[in-house]
Amino acid sequence: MKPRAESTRRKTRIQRENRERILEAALDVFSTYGFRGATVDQIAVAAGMSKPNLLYYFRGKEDMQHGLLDRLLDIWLDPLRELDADGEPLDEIRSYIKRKLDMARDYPRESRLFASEILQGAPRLRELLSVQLKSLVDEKAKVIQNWMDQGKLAKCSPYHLIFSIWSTTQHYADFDAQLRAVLPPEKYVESRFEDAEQYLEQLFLHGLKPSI
Amino acid sequence: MKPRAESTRRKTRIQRENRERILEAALDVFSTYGFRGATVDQIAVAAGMSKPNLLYYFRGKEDMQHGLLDRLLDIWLDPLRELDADGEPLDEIRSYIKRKLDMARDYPRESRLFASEILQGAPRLRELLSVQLKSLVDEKAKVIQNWMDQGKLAKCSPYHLIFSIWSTTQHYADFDAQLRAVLPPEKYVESRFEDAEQYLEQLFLHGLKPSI
DNA sequence: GTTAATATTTACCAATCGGTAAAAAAATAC
DNA sequence: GTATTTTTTTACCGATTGGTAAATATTAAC
Repeated sequence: MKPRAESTRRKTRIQRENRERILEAALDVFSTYGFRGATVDQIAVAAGMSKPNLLYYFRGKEDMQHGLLDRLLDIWLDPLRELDADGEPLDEIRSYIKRKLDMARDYPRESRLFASEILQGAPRLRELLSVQLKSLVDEKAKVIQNWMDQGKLAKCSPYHLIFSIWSTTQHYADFDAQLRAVLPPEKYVESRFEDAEQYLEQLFLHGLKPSI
Repeated sequence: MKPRAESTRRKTRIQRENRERILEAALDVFSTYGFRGATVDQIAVAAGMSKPNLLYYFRGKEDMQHGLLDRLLDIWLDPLRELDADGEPLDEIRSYIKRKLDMARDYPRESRLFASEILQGAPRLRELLSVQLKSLVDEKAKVIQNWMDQGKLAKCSPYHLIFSIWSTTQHYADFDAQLRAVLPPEKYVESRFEDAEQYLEQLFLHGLKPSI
């Protein structure tokens, strides 16, 4: 009998292991080719499994992506959740940037999976975004707005501030191929994330105007 | 006889018109589904043409993307080319940001096409990037480094500075679906680009530290 | 207006796509 | 060790994929 994601029956060891292997492989394939570009055969090969065997664990392509996105959105939003209203504003921003940069370094496939989804108009993610993501961002935007009202942060749009942190940090995962093509090779290999951290700290704290 | 991209024979009016229609349709489809996710039939329909008829003008999917990327890279690099070594540094940075933001607003499909390509590891773009793009960035990075050496700009990595301009501006095209999900609807519809421009000017000039 | 070149349609094709049925094999319960 | 359940394999399927051959229709040259 087929095991199902929504089944309440307890999962066997093999089921847990194989579902994990499959999601790992799916993350690899989806993040590089996008949902439509990925094939079930490809994922099966990457998971070291025959296609029918894979389809014994997941009902289809859609089911795999759903399993992936579900599991990932939470991890993905954690760095923003940690933004602490009671912390020192500039420190909080700085450490948020650091956490996002660490994510880009440690979870580049996850970053690219989300980017690929959103790039294609987020058809399978739209609801999650406009509920979970939006409510979290709304909440944190208020926190940031309060900081600005208290004069502890320069006044600007909290939403666009958050966007700029997302874009600058995720860039290092999503556009990695471009960095590799453009950066001096030794910088790319040895220090792109340290350099990024240092640069972004400068940018977000002081901007580019020389202090003199 | 089949007309070919590399043919030296002069193109007829119909050839010029139809190749244009096809590239326009291909831009639409490739930018939303990525190269692998796009189908020739889909492009043909979007171009209002039968598939064999389309394949009379382009030898295949690859040929279409090559035609697109070739034509687009130039346009895409123009804003950076205009960065003037003899201009006022902060003004030059500001107007470069403005040009990139205008591109994101006016050419979102082009932005997404490049993003999709790079996200997938830039297999069909790598050479162009590591030659054309790299040499242009190297040149402009030197210009920016000079400005910093002259004390006209805060000292930081010119490369990462350029990356941060790319990421923050292109974000408004590439992650549009996310903006739509997160921003208050009226802000999204009415003023996201104006708000972005104002915010980015603040960020890149002064950062987030309150001036007081 | 005839002719030669160009453009479009019709009818295909082999390969790959996502997915299934059912038998065989392996693991587990007792 | 046997019976039962779970897992894997083998052999498929219809639909869609990228692409072609050849006949037909249209356009342009003269």
